[in-house]
Amino acid sequence: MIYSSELIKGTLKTIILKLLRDNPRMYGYEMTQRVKELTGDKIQLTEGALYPTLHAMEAEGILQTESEYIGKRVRKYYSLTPKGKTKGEEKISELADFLETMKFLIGAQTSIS
Amino acid sequence: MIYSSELIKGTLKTIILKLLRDNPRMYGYEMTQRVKELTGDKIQLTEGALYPTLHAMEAEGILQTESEYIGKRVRKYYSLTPKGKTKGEEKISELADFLETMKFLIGAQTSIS
DNA sequence: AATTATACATCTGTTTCTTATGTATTAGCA
DNA sequence: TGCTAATACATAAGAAACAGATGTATAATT
Repeated sequence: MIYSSELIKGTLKTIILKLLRDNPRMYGYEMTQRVKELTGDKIQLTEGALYPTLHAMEAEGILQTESEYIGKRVRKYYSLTPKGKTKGEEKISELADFLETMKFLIGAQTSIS
Repeated sequence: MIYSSELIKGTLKTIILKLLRDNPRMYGYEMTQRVKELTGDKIQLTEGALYPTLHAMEAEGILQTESEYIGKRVRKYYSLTPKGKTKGEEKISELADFLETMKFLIGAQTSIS
């Protein structure tokens, strides 16, 4: 099963922050592979969504970059700024809370007794 | 805490389907109140999002309506069509699965061992 | 030699929602 | 009684976020 795209919307930034909380630095392509691997192909980060988001987060001062050459090919590593670490904790716990609320909502009997 | 809006995006249809799976019929305003109540004000369905979505789902053949007059005021009740019941089961279990995957992703150690 | 994987990037369009606005009835309160 | 809040519907303009396509280029595999 691959989730319908609208479901994944809104979680991308938090996923990036989570990855970079656990890893000192990662590059874009690596993120797509890690998420794919961790979710058994259920979540695939598309490049058209990922790269603009990474750029935006860098512009916000949440992420910082360092480019390295691997042979002749550039690889752009991202890591959290201090601001990004704070933001990361916030967004991750917000998502955890949201997941619980949604789980309750889906599991609960929503009819009036 | 009220969740940042982007997090709730994509879950609206499934929430509607869940409510109407548990209740034979509901009207729009009632849905906003029930969700608000069930989530302790954490999720507020806005009318600008809700009504167009209800109309779209009716046009898709997922929902059917019956209007009633309460005094002089019209109240529009929504209920699931047979197609809607099938769709509802699908979307609800997809969301449940997604929540588990995200919970795992947030909880897991995403770094390489 | 050709294909696949790696690795970056941008752009157009679509979907989905937010915010604002509008209309009207009913209930509660001062 | 007059005012405000709640009930209940609706639409419309714009923003946000993403999908899908396309582009470039190097490296690895078959």
